[in-house]
Amino acid sequence: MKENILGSVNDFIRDRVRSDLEEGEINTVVTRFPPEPNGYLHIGHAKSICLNFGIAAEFGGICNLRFDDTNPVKEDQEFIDAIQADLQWLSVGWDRQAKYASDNFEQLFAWAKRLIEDGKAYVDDLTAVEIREYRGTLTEPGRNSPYRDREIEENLALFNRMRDGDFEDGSRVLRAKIDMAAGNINLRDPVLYRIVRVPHPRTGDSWCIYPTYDFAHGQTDAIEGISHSLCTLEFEDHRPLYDWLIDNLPVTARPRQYEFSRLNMSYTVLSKRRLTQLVEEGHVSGWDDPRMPTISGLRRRGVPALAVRDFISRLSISKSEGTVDAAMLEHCIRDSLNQTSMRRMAVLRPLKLVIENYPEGQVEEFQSANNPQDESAGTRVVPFSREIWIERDDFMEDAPKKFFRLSLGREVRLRSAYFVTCTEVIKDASGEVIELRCTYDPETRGANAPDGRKVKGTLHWVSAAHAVEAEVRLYSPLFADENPGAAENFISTLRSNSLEVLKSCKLEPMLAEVADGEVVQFERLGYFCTDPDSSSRALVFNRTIGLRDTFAKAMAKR
RNA sequence: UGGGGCGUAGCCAAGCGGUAAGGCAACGGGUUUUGAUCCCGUGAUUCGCAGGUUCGAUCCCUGCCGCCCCAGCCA
Repeated sequence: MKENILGSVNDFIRDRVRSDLEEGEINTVVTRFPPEPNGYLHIGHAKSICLNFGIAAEFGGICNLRFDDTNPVKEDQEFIDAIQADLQWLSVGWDRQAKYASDNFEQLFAWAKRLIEDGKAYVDDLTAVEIREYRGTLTEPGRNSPYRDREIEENLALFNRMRDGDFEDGSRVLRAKIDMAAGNINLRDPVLYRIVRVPHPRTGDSWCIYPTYDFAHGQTDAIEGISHSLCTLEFEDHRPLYDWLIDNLPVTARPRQYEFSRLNMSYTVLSKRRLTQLVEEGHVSGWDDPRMPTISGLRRRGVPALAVRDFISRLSISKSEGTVDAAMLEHCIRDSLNQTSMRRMAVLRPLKLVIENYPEGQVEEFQSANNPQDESAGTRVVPFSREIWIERDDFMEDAPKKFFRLSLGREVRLRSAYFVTCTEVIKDASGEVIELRCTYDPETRGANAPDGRKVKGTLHWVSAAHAVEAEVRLYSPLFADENPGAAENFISTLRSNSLEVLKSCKLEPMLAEVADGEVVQFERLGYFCTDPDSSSRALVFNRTIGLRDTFAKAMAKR
């Protein structure tokens, strides 16, 4: 793990920040994380969050959380609340009050009028369709709107009446007067204000006109004294407009925009549009479904915030677009959990094992390490008795030599308990194995043979008489495609079995009392945490991630 | 055919004219009361391609090729 838990140590943006500081271009670093509250945060946002908060922390500056709430038709208080909860959970040092673009609606309105007064903006009566037609195409220049040369006084009067609600939604817009022939389409008289009669989560009904992103963003940056306005590559084309507005308005700060590539990850989608579709069409249980790449989904699944930050820190900021292997995130999750998780035993697909030479009714208590990685974690007591549950996968008839687990006549270690040898396999009428009979070697108490003989396999187990039952939910990737976003219809690449629910799993007694938010390791299986659906009467565990399984991988290769 | 970007191992990348870091993945081997963890080892005569400048180029220049973004009153 790198020293810097918020982001990479070096990249072209930090280089720039450093030189701006050294050359006196700026005195203080001020960044911002500017989500639009129209969805939940996902792992891609974490990249931007760690970048912005990380840079502020590294250079002794500050970073604002600012909601880009300029389009009430898509935005909602639910998202504002969720975003703040996620940001808090991520623990990136956000400790200030959230800011809102809407805090500045009055100032923005005044600046729009200033543009009109300077002859740099005008009210256009063209319809949306006409505006598009007049805009031209990628290869042909646009044409000036017939309303482009209105008198300043008329523009001012019209714009005031727009605000006063004298006109229908969509009937008029305010546009910047730049250049309809510009190669950059963003400069072909971009719309600055539109009429939308939709109540705003913050300002309610006080406005019926709202500034566009282009008009609000840079100016809000200036108001907040942002020194480095960091955004993703698709805004590169907007930078000339960002600069034009800053240059043509009496702002007191000179923010600069820098663009970096957004995060893409294999086997998932990271666009708000697609994630929203998954939620709205019910393909997942909600934004916090543990299969979702959302921050709330990862959290519910048991992924530590530290693992998310570590993942981002290994990414590195650049301008080339690529897709990060999901295995990178998985590695960070395992790495983080391996160091901190308590070890426990749980049997997911139980098979009864009866130890014939073990006294009926006898119970022994074994001490088992809580975490072999960390001796200070201590030990816990695990009850053992004549009848235990083992994993069905840990028994195989006609097992090949490479199979180190149980088979008729073979001896294995029961973790922390004894060596047992399988003496009989009991099947039902259909031939399915329903029970194993074994003998144990009393000399191997503590799971070590005094004669020094070795066994290749160590099995986890749960005493049948002491087992706690639980439901366990296993998650695997939502998509079958490595790049579902590239599919014609990404919904069609959804896997049908990304959630597997196992009932009646057998857990060691300690697992009845796992704290909310704690992630434990079920030995040999993976990391698990309780789901919010869980209660003391009906335990429900989520598998955060499985342990690496080179044996399964080798088997799959055959 | 307009404008803006990007091209270094399977993936993410460092490199800023002096002779190719690191991480993930993969593959070997060792340790192991988790087939986990941990440890050790294995990769680019080459940086999209072709020219040019230079004693010397992944880094500079030119020309190609490939990929991404832009024609919302979304952000």
